Amino acid sequence: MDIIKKTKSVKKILNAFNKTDAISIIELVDKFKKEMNKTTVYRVLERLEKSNILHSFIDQKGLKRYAKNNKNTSSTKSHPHFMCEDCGESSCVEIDIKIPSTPQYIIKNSEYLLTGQCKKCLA
Amino acid sequence: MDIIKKTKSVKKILNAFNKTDAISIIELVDKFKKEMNKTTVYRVLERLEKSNILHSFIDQKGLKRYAKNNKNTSSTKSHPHFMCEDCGESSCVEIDIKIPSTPQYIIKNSEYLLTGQCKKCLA
DNA sequence: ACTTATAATGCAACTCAATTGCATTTAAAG
DNA sequence: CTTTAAATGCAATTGAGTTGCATTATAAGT
Repeated sequence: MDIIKKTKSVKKILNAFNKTDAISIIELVDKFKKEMNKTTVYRVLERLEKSNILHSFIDQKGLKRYAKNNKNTSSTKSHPHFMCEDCGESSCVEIDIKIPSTPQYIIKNSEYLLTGQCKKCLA
Repeated sequence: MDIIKKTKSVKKILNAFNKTDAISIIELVDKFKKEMNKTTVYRVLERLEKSNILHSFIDQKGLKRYAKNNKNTSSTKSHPHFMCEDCGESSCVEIDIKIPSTPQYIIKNSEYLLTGQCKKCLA
């Protein structure tokens, strides 16, 4: 599924994920506003998700965020996402969450969103 | 904290929650488009949340949803929200979720979003 | 029941994230 | 190189949610 051309935009965006864990699209759009069009940011992220390099989720403010897939753990496996209320930084929490089984539903997907304070902001 | 006037709008909106569990704002705006302004829907819901009658969360599509608070279980307690991919209906799952504790963060709030198929859509 | 203060509503305009269409450019295969 | 399909830029658009302000309705006080 690696249907991606390694363009400058792709490289720059991928590089941003080396520093930070889960980044919202608007942060990326702002970060690269002098280097590429916002539509490009949206479309590069879409392709990186399709290629299983990134995964996405909607945060508590309704903004779409992307994060790198962990090669070890299967990317489809559900893990929580944390966001610090103070500094706004977001990250994947590497804990496997067992999806609760109920007779009422068949659960195919789950998102677990946590908010609070991160270590940095508590110090 | 019951700072609410029982207007027609409030009664109608509250009534909608007797049939369905978790409803998105746009559903309500659409449902009542002939009876009240969309701004009213937004503001009534805000007030009902402040009065601890409803609670809200952002669903997987980034849309804000409201649901009634359960009088028995404390409303602040975290519980998952389920949405059926087929019929779009959404509901509160009355299971207590224990928030995972990590040394990295202090978690103050959590949202657990589940998607899949509901009983109706499987039959 | 009537008056009054304040909460609630309607309406129009606006913000902001995200999407779309189309012309142009660029990467990479041959 | 040349080719062509993928990627990009730009402008316009969509859609959820918000805001300001004038008007209306609720509920408390008389």
